[in-house]
Amino acid sequence: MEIPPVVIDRLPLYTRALSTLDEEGRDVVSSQELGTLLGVTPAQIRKDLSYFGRFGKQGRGYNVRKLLDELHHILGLDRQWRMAVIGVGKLGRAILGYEGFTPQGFRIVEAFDADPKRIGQLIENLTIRDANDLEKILLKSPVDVGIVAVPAVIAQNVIDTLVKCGVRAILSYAPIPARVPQGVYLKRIEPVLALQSMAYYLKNSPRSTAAASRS
Amino acid sequence: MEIPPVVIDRLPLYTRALSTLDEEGRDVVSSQELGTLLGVTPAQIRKDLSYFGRFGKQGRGYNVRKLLDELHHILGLDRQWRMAVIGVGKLGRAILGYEGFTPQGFRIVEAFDADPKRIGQLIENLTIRDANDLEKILLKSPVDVGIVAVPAVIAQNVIDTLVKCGVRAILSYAPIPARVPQGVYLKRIEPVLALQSMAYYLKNSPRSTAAASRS
DNA sequence: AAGGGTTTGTGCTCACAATTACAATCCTTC
DNA sequence: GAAGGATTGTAATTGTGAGCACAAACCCTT
Repeated sequence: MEIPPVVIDRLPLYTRALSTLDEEGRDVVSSQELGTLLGVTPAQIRKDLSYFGRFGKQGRGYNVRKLLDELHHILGLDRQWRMAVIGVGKLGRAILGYEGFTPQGFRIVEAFDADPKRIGQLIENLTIRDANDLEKILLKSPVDVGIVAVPAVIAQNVIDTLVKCGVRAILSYAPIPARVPQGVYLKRIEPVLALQSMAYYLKNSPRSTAAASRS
Repeated sequence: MEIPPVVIDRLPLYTRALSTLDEEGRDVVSSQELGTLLGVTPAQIRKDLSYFGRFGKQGRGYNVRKLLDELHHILGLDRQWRMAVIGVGKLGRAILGYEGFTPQGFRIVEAFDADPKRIGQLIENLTIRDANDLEKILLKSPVDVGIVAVPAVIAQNVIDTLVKCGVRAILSYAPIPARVPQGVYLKRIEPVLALQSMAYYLKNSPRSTAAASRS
């Protein structure tokens, strides 16, 4: 059976809410409660989960810990993923310094840049490598995910190289509609696009008219 | 007529591609070409544009400059938008230093933080203000967009304050399912969620199996 | 000026995701 | 241990967006 990508995109949301509940010591949660917590309908949650199994108990709800473990397993969050950052300008450095990846099992193990002034520098316990050695180094020490934080003009090039090195998941901060072959997964982080689409609503909704707020 | 939010989300993509073409000196482009450039079907582009008018010429395509101007006007990109950044840790500083906002008409005019060590500092030509004065300052000098780069625990609080100050568009980097009232627009930037959903495919697609790559 | 080759705009169809609604199941209480 | 209240899992329905296909319109060439 083929699971809709939208469903996969929602699962991490569920795990996050469940983690919070778990830390608060909650044992059981209903789809109802989880739904209001996340701004999603209870039926949506139940249906999403039903793609993978039957995790709840009628009349009671879901065991927080058990469901969390299941989702971790389903998403592959019960292991470590190795990541490389390409480009350590302001953005790249912020990414290297972000503490939110490691607790979720995503660890940055390599960092690259093309600027000679940056190569060899030690940033956040990582020695910046020469971007020209990208291929060589990644073939020796493979990573699961590539994080692209280079200028737009060379982004496609970097992405192509990553793909050549067998990287199958790419998180791109570059403002280009990058193309990747089948079987390679690409997610883009595009704050400017987000702003631009919100501008439309700012412009067209006359200050306090009903309008859906979508994230 | 009500325009689907997905359509609005795609328009900025079109403007970006058109800008590139315009800089290259191109006069005319077909939906076909624009489509392959963006990884979108030509019919999709034509249909999206048809919500707003008839901008093309049969047998010829779209005048790049004219369509670009139209889209800029539709999206409200033909004016300046004022933004405030709340939280100037590593992430916030990277946002302040990002050069991609200004060329698109989005200008950061205020920056806030709660840390006394940061208040008063001059970063990227902006004096960091006390986050406790957020309300006071924003009421005097209103902004259109709030960029939230604070820790998760206080993010909802900050967002509530922004809303109270009349901010109707919020770009949140905080990893929480923030809630905003009707008429306020929220977009979230969530690299961790993106990674987590890609982990599913990494785990479940046996290295070079056909699989759609969605961004 | 006529014809051929393009490309737009759009009605229609199809596919898929969200919602509804309800039977089945479970827990708790009396 | 039976009854009542709650909640799940899912079949059926609804809603919506994407793709197809074609008539209308346009340009260019001869």
